[in-house]
Amino acid sequence: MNQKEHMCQHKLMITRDTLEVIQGKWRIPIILALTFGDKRFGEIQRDIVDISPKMLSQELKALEENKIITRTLYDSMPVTVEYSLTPLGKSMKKLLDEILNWGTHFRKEVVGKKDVHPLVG
Amino acid sequence: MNQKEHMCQHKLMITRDTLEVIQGKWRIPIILALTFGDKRFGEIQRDIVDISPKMLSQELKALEENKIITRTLYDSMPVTVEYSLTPLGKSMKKLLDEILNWGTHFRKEVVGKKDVHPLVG
DNA sequence: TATAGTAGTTACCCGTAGGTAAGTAGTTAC
DNA sequence: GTAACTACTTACCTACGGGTAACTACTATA
Repeated sequence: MNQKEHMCQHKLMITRDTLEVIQGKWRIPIILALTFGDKRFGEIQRDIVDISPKMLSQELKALEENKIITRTLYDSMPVTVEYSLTPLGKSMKKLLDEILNWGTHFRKEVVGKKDVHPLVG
Repeated sequence: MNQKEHMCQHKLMITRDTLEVIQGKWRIPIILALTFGDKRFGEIQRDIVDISPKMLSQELKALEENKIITRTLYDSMPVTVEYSLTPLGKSMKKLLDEILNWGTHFRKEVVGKKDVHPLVG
C-alpha cells in the first residue's frame, strides 16, 4: 500500500469516529442550539420545533455520554435542568461553522429555487 | 422573536439542508475517497472495504443527483466508469478538513484508549 | 470452456432511528 | 380542585437504512 492509500485509509478511519458522534437527524441541531448559550429542555424543544421529547431526551443522553454536553440540575421550584457544551462540545464550533458555510453555499447553488423550509416559512 | 432567536432559527434551517446531503453512513466517506482523485467503482470499493456494491451504487446516485459528483463512462474495454467531484463537491474540502480535525481531537480526548478501528487494524 | 475482471442490479431480510400518544411526578397559580 | 408549567418516561408502531447473496452482461485471458 503506498503513501496516498495509507493517508486515505487513515482519514476514512478518523471520519468514522466523527460520524458516529454526530450521526442522526438531531445531534448537530442540538449542539448548534447550545452554541447560543446554556438551555433548558423546554427551550431546546422550542428552538427545534419538530423534535419530540423522546428523541430530545435520548439524544441529550447520548451527547452526554460522549462528553459533548453536561447536564446540570438546579434545585429551584419548579426543578430546572440546564444543558451546556463541554470544552469538547465547544471545540466543534469550527465544524459547525463549516457546516453552515457549506450549507449556505449549497442553498445558493442547488436549493436556492426551492420553497422556503417549513421550519421558517 | 428577538435577534438571537432569529439567528438560531436561521442556522438550524441551513444545518438541515447540509445534513440532508451528507446524512448516512457512507456519503462522507465516499466524498473523502474522491478528494484523493477520480476513482472507479471498484477502486472506491477497495478504499471503503466494508461497503456493499448495493450501497455504493445507491449513494453514488444520490450524490450525483445532489450535484456533488459526476459519473463519466469510458468506452474502453472493458467499460470503465469514473466518478469525480464537481466544483460543489470540491467546495466541501474545508468541511471535510474540519471533520478530520475534530475527529483527531475527539480521538485523543475520548476514543484514545479504545482498540484501533478494525478497518485499519 | 472456464475463470477473472469490468460495473453494477435485484430480491430478501432485519434492526433501529424516529414518530405518536399517553403517562409520571412535583409545584404554582387561579 | 384543576389547569399549567417544569422535565421527562414508556409503550407501541412503522419506515427505511443498510446487510447478504445471488444474478446480469460484456471482455480478456488461459
